[in-house]
Amino acid sequence: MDWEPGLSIWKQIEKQLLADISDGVFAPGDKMPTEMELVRRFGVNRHTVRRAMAALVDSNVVRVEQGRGAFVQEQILDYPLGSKTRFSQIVSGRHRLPDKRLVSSEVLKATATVAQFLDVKPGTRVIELFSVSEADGVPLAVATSYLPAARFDGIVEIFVETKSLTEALKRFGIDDYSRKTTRISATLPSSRVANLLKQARNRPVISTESVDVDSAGVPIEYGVTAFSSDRVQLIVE
Amino acid sequence: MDWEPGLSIWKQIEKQLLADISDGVFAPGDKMPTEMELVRRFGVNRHTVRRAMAALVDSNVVRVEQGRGAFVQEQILDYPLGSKTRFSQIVSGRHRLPDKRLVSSEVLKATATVAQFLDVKPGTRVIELFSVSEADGVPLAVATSYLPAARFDGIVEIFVETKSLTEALKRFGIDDYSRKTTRISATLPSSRVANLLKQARNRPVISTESVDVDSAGVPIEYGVTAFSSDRVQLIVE
DNA sequence: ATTCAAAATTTGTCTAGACGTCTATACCTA
DNA sequence: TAGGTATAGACGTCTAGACAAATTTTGAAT
Repeated sequence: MDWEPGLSIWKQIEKQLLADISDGVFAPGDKMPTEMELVRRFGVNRHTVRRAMAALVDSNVVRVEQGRGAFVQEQILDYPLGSKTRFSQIVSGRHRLPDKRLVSSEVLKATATVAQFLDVKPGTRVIELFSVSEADGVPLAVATSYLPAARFDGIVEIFVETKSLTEALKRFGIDDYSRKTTRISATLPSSRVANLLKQARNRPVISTESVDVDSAGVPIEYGVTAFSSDRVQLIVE
Repeated sequence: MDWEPGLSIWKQIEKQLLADISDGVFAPGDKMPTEMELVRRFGVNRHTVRRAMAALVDSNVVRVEQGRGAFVQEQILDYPLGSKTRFSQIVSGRHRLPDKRLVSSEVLKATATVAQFLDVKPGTRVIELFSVSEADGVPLAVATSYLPAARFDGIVEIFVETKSLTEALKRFGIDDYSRKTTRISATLPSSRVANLLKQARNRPVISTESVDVDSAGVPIEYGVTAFSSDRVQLIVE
C-alpha cells in the first residue's frame, strides 16, 4: 500500500477498511483481522493501525473486545418476532448496548382502535408512551404504546427510571406477558419519526402493530412500532 | 501526582482536568496548559497527556487548535439579541461548528396569532418550519418558524440544503432582514422539545417570540424559539 | 511604524518497544 | 469427566523519540 500525501496514513487505513466492509470483504458480525495482521498488510506501526481502528469504533462501524478481537458491527439487527422476545435481550445478545428512552407521554381517552385492541370501552383513560429504542446510541425503532391508565397508574416514572417496559410491568405484578397479535406493514415515516430515527424520509420503515397480554390473556398493551428498515430486519419463525 | 491502581493513568488525568474545569481553575474559553506543561505537572509521557485530552475533546469539554493550544469549550453560549444577529455567525465566532437541521415542516393555515405577527389575513397559507440548532452536535435551541407560503414557496428544500434561513431567504432576494420585536419568557419544555434539546424536562428553557422584517419593513418570518437555559444565555444590549 | 521572513512554540502523526489485562485453548490432575 | 492451570494470542496502556504542520512571536529591513 502506498500513501497519498495530504491525508494522514491512519485516515487512509480507516477509509480502506471502511471500503472493505461496505464491499463485503468483512461482513457484519465477522472478526476483523488482528492488529498484527493489519500491521503486516499495511506495512505500518501497530499504533497507526490502532488509531484507524479507534476511529471506526468511534463511528460505530466496528466493535473491539479485549482479548478476542475486533468485529464488524452488525448494522442490520435481526429482530425475532417471537411471542416473548424482549428488545434488550436481543440487542445485548449481539454485544450491543440497548437503551430505550421516553420521548413523551400523555394520559388521554382511548380512541375506537385503541379501545378495541385493549378490550376496554372507548373513552377509557389510557397512557400513551412514545419512546425510542437504540443500540449503541443508534436509534432502531420508535414506538407508541397504549396501556390502560387505571391499571398502570404511575408506570411512566418507572419506565423512565428502568428504561424497560418489561421491568416496569414487573412492578405491577406482571412477571410474564406475551405478544398476542402482530401486524406488519411498510410505510414511509412522518418527518417526526424519520428525525427520531435519524433516517431520511424517503427510506421506508417497517411498521408493526401488536397487542401484549398477561398470563390470563387480558390485554395490557397495544403498540405501534416503526423500525428503521436500514437497521432492523424482522424474523418470523 | 500519584496514581491509584485499577484505573488507567490517562483516565485519572482526564478526571483531574475535568475537576479543574468544573472548579473554575480553567474557565470556559480559557486556554488550557500546553501538552508539555501537563507533562511536567503530571510527570507522564506526552502521549499519555494526549490520550486524556483526546477524551475531553471527544466529550466536547475542550477544543484543540493545532499550533494554538487547547481551550475550555464554552458550554454556555452568549447569544446577543441584536436586530441582525445570525446564529451561525455567533457560533462560528466561538470556534464552534454550527448546524441547523429541519425536524419537520408543513404548510397550514395561519392561526390568529401567526396572522397577526405576519400581518396577513387569518387562514392565509403559511409554511411552518420546526428545526433544531446545534453547536458541535450539541442542541442549543429548537425553533418553530412561520413564513407566508405564497412568497416563499419552495424555501423548505433550500433550507434543508443550506441549513440556514439567512441563506434560504437570500435565494428569494432578501439580502438583508432584521429582527423587529422579541419577547422573552421562561417555561418548562414539552417532552418533545426537551427530548430534541437532550435536556431534562425539569430544566427550564428560555422562550423567545420574534418577528423578522425585510428592509421595507414587511414581516417575513414569525418564530418561537426555545433555548436550552443550561447552554445559552441571551444578551440584550 | 509597517511589512516580511525567520525562529520558536504548539499540536499532529508515525515509529519502536515494553509490559499489563483479558480470552481461549490445550493439557494435566483428581 | 470435571476442574484447574499453563500458555499463547489479542487488545490496552505507557514510555521515548523524531519529524510534520499550523500558529505565534521575534527581529530585521524598509
